Amino acid sequence: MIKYQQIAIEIETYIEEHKLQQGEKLPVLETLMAQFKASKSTVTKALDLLEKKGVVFQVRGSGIFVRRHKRTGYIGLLSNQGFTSELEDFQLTSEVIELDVRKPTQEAALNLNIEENSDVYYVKRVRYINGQTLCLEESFYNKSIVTYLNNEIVSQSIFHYIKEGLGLKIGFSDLYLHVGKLNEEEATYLGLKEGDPKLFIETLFHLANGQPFDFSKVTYNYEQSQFFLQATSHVL
Amino acid sequence: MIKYQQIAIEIETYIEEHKLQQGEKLPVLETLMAQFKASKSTVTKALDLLEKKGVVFQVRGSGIFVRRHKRTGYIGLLSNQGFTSELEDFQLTSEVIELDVRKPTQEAALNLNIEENSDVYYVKRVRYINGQTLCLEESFYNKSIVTYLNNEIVSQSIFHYIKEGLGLKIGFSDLYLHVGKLNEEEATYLGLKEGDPKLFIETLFHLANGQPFDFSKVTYNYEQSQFFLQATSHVL
DNA sequence: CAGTATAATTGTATCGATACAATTTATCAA
DNA sequence: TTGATAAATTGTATCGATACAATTATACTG
Repeated sequence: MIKYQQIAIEIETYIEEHKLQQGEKLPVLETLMAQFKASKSTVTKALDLLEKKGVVFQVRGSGIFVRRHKRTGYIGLLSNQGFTSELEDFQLTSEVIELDVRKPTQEAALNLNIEENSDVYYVKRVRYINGQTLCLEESFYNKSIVTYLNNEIVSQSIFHYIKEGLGLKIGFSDLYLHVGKLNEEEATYLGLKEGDPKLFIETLFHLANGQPFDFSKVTYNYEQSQFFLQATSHVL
Repeated sequence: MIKYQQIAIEIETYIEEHKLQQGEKLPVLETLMAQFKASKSTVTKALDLLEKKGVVFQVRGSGIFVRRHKRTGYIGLLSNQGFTSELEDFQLTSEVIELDVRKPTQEAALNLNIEENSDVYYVKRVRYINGQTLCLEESFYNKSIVTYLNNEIVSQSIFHYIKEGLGLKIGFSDLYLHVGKLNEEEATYLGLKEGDPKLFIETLFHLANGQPFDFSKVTYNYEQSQFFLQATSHVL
């Protein structure tokens, strides 16, 4: 493990264990440098990482403080690692509706930046949280990257498999959110009524090298749709 | 202006002017160092900033590449600077419904971390985009921080005034998203029907020193609610 | 005691140097 | 031509040093 990541993890653990609340102060830089036997640059890098994650904020001349959002039961929108890792505290299960290799739709091909005659894994599943329907998901995986999927993998955590099983590094993703009304099919799968509200999110996931590998379209059950999100001003 | 921010701006401008597309390669670090007469650390810092903003991504051993999302007409969710700066390309106007100094609701007091008998500015307005209703907004500003507001400011950009007029530095914010159905009042203001879908976002804005100064509750017109969002994996 | 000037604290910006890891390109053998 | 191996390219991690800016604490003054 890289040093500054290790430091970040230890600081985060420290915050957890000491149950520090929003605004509480961490030891000053000098102390952290000594404690972790690292240079100022390295500790700063760890802190910048934690700041990006929304765990701390730094105030020049004052100190390093814990950043906490107050509410529980909200799903973080920015995890980018799939929901399974995000929702460890919840009971998350999946029912696989479809799983096959096929040709992509024009839309999927365009997003994945592949030819329409190349192969994709198509996955359709309903996901449940604490026994309630959470969402209906349709995903297209570029088969030349995600070379193999089966029912077992798909009914558990696809992203865990992609990272650990295939050894791929996930980079960034673009999310597009819409609000609308459920059509009949969606309503049926989610156990709601046609015309009920829906949150619809299309996501294009990329590897660390910039290749898009997964285009997914997810329709959320509005009753379970509580998301949170931490923003930071980038100045410019 | 600080050097690495200046470099970031210039790189971004370069990308704009040359209309670089997703995946196109920028000059290598060495070149940028020479071009901007800056050390490797400084250029790297500028690039990290742009990466955080979702403008580029870096691949070790390979290069620095432009990151672009494809779709237009979507509102960025993470700007954190208010919508006015975000939506420069659109015609954005506001109709002020209410503006006064009052005592906060229990909820607002809790979020702003103030006593219930202290003063807040209360602002209620409907915002229009290209002549259509975009959202209904209710905001509570901690009056001991945002010391003055008037109708003119509120009908334009409150955040611009806070930054430029009051000289305050905006730090981070927490967003909580819900999907639901419009009640009668909301429907009326937005020109929609009761029971129609809504996206409801509560945001708690903080200064750079961590003080919360604005708690706002916004109900979006689902017909205009197209948001996008760029995520990056923080590894840990 | 209030207000202000000064000093100490504490994070931020910048430089530059060294070593390293991932990727890409070049080389060469089969 | 293919495929492995070596070399070159290019970003990342880490150290450490200097100067600086914002905040907070202290001392001083009236």
